[in-house]
Amino acid sequence: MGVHKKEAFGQEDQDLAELAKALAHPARIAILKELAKRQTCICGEIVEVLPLAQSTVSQHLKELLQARLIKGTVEGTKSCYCINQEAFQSFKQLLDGFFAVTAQPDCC
Amino acid sequence: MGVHKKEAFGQEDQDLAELAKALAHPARIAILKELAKRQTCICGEIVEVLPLAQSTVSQHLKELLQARLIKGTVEGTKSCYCINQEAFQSFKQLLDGFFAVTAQPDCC
DNA sequence: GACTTTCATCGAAAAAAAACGATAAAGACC
DNA sequence: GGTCTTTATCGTTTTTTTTCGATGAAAGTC
Repeated sequence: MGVHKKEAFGQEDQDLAELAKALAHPARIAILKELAKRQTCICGEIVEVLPLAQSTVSQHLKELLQARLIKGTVEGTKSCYCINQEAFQSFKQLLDGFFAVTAQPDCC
Repeated sequence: MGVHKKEAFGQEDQDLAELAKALAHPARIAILKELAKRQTCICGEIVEVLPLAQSTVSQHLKELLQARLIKGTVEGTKSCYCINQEAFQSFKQLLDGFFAVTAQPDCC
């Protein structure tokens, strides 16, 4: 019945899942790498680099914004995005905690 | 039109996205943590712990298997799962590379 | 003011994900 | 052999994701 029961899980698990979901598409990985590559925070040049329509890229940017992994500012007719290092740090910490917990010896 | 163009991206980006997707649900995070907690690799005890039907848990386990993040063996009527540390290491390395690339100063 | 550029958003369509109950298969137990 | 337990899989429904074209809004250019 397609009901989503995500609320029934711990907040930390939900947060980590939410962030992981933001990375769960190669286009979004590629966008983040591209933003990192250019010092100047690029806007629609991303559209040129990716094999996707402008509206699709805009949609991916919106999702990254919602996950707080990027920040965006408007400059004239252009939009300027860049990585939110602060959020990346939190993400990395969550992941580090997760990897620490899961680092137990195999048993089968 | 709902066509998925994931193939158009680099293999590394696809791999990372695939692994991130495996973590993109709190139930799967919870399963991995639970597997790590118990030395003995638990099977259906996971069903007891999670607020989900048995068939749903089985489905999540299948996805984790497909992502190679867990391993499974059959023991009588029971199925025994545990974390695939090798795959976790690869995952961690991919992530480390990604975080290294994206660690550039904010610019907006 | 008219036109162009840049981007976000809307609407639609197709695909994938999430959930469950029901059923099936495979051992264990008597 | 018959029954119970355990888990995987099938079928279905609902929700979410992915994608695009079309439209709109906002700012720059002539």
